[in-house]
Amino acid sequence: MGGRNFSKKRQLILDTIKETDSHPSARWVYEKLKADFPDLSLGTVYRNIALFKEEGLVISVTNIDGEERIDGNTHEHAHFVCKECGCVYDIFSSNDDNAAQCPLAGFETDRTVLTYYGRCSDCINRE
Amino acid sequence: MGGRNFSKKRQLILDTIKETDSHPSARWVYEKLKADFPDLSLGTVYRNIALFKEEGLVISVTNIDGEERIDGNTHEHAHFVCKECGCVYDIFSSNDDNAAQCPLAGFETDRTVLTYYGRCSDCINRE
DNA sequence: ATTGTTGCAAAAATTTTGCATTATC
DNA sequence: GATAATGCAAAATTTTTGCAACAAT
Repeated sequence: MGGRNFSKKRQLILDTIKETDSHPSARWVYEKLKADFPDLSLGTVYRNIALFKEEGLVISVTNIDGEERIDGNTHEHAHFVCKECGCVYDIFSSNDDNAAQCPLAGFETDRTVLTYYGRCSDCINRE
Repeated sequence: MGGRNFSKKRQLILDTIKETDSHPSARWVYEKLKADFPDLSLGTVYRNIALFKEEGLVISVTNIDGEERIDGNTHEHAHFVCKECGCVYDIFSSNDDNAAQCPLAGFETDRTVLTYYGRCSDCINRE
């Protein structure tokens, strides 16, 4: 019956996503692995990321310049997206008020996404 | 010098966005106007939405199935996105705690985005 | 008249998919 | 050996852009 094979490529893709805090795009993961595994296909990266999202191993964080960016850290936490350099920062706050439920009556909240947009300190200090 | 002509088409596009609470995609705006203005071009809708975003007349809310969804209501408020039907709901909370600043030191926050993902009451009651 | 805006269609760019091949169990 | 995963390339989407025609001031 419908089992699932956890291939080496799949494991590599997941590891790469889990090990970085860069909130990568599919292409970023592909480029990174392509260096060591030249026979990797971009389609495979997309297919696996879709799978990981379904299984909750990975979450979608934001979309920057048309590219979806994902996060291997699925603990609920906020993000800061720099409009200038496109970097995405994690924000782990002590009080997890971002885990709040949607206040609309009769709605089921699966996930709460709190994202700040602005300029990061690196970009501010660069000028 | 670089003035700007506020054409009829531009006004129509902006009005359409401001008048709906459906958090439309560019294509939605295009389809809606196309009925009455058959010589409207999708490129024009995209160009004007890009302009409106720059000028702060419109904000980007989320990305659903690869399509950017925008909001003509630029007052800071939260949203609920239904994973099942793709509807986007506005949430105007009494305490505007979502207008909080990013807690990272030395970062400039322009905008705070709070979005809940889950199933809306319509989809829950439908089954 | 000058400058900005649009329509159209082509081009970019991201993401998905079909199918033969390969890997995993 | 049966089933699942991959590579490759083509296809489907969304979004952007070049340019001649058009509209606004």
